[in-house]
Amino acid sequence: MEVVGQEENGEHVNKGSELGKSCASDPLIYQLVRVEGDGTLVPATEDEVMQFGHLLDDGKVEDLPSVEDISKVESFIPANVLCTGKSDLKGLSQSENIMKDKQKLETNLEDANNPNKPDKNPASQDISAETTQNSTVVNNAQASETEKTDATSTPAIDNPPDMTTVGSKPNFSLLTKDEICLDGLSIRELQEVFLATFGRQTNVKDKSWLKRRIAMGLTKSCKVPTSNFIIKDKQIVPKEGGAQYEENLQESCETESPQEFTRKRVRNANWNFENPVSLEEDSSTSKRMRKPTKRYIEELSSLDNREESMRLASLFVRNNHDRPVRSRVSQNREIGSNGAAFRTRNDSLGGFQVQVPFASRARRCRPRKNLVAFMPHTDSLLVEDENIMQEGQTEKPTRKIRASTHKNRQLKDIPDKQEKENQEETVAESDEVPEMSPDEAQSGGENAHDSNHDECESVPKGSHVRRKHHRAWTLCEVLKLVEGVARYGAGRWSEIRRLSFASYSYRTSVDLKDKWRNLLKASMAHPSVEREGKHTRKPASLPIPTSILLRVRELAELHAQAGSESPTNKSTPVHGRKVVQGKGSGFL
DNA sequence: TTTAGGG
DNA sequence: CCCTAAA
Repeated sequence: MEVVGQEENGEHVNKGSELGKSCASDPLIYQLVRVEGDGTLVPATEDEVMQFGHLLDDGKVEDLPSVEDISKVESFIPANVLCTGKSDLKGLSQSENIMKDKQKLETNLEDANNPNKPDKNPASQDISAETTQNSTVVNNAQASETEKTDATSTPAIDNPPDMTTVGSKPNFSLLTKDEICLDGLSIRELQEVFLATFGRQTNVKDKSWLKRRIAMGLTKSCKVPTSNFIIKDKQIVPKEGGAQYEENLQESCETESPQEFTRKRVRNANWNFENPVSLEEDSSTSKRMRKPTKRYIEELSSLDNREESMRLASLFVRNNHDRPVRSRVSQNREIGSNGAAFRTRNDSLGGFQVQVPFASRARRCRPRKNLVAFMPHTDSLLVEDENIMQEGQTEKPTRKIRASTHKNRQLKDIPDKQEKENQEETVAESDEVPEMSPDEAQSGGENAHDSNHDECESVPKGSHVRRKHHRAWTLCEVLKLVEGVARYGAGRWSEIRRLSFASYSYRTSVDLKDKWRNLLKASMAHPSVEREGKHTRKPASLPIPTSILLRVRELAELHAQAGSESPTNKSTPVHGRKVVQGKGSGFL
């Protein structure tokens, strides 16, 4: 699922797509929908609404380059409440900042909303309200900033945000006239009118765009010609050239088949991520900026530190000296589908304003294995996918894809502070291990005893998402491992894991096997392993008591014997354990 | 899915 | 720890 996508990719959610020809209806009603592969429009789920609703408020949608595009892409229209043309209203967000001086319009919008509200889940309304507030704050704070940022994040941008355009104070007197004719106005004047109309500045210099936007804002209609009209009493009135007016009107509201519309809509939606490049030109002929290639995104994602990726991304951005790069990366709070808040950031990926999970670029833990699973079927926009996919919602390993290996290798070595904390924690925990009674360690150890140990490692139970990067083995765990081997036999790792490590969810059978291998190695290499009484400690990281190593060795020998005589008898090792224990060290 | 083993 | 082959 994506914010914007290619039609071929199956289902995508296009923000602000409307149903059918609502273009012709007034007041404007829009709905967030998902575009299925066959071109049909399906109402967005609440999750999607929540995830994408804020995008509709982005100031950047104001700066779209093409008048023609706008006429068909209603999401760019300032009338900002999105409802369904049918009866299933979805609570969606509005950009109040645009509307703050247009209370009348707001009233209309409420009217449009109310009739349908009751049949909707109240929760969605709450969330929608929250989203609205949230985005409103953001927008108010960033309205002008966003615009400038957008304008500067494209290399080919032609109009740096010089403040010579308009003042920041809206001049509402511009709108108080009975008749407003935009045709004779200069760009600057149009920008002032724009400011008065929408309450925010623009540096767009496309006259027709400005005129149309203003007209749409003032008339609450998308039936706006490009020129030769005046605005009288909030209505479009054709000037002398009535014919052309009709013509323009026809052009802008021409009806299309849903499929055709969808195609255009999807295509046009790409502008959302781009900028009003070359507004002066005819927008239909202006070239778009190239989307980042798969390779490019991959490389970006591989950068270990965020600054690095930001710096790289900024290479694609015309640097406006005084503007810190940081301004392009802002954190937002999002409401996830599970109700939990997760962080995202607005990141300019090669000039594209995309939202990615806050930690997705610089993964602190092992990278998601199926990261590239998105790639085969999409040649673009997979970054948005990352945004949608809650971490670990799908954790099916796709190990076959070899390409991911290198990336994983690169990413997985990122130092993890939290992990280090965990290590310290576990080391501290290991100090209390010796207090453990033998009985606890041997018998009760399976379930009950360890339940308190269980989550002391600060790994949330529910999310096995955060896969371990490195977790030091505690003495307790080692003991359990040795116990498990003694009881069930070396090699029966899954069984040991199941029975002795039930509470250590993060230890897999492979981990046990690896650890046992290491223990074995250590025990064999240990110089004073013969002297069991001696507790000469290896200066190594986590000193394993000699006694344990001794026992490991004995178990190994025993296992070798048992392996030769009766490899399949799993009850035999028990007697071996007793032998070992009897022989053994005083550590238990 | 588990185990064994290389890296 | 990760990855993979083999069972």
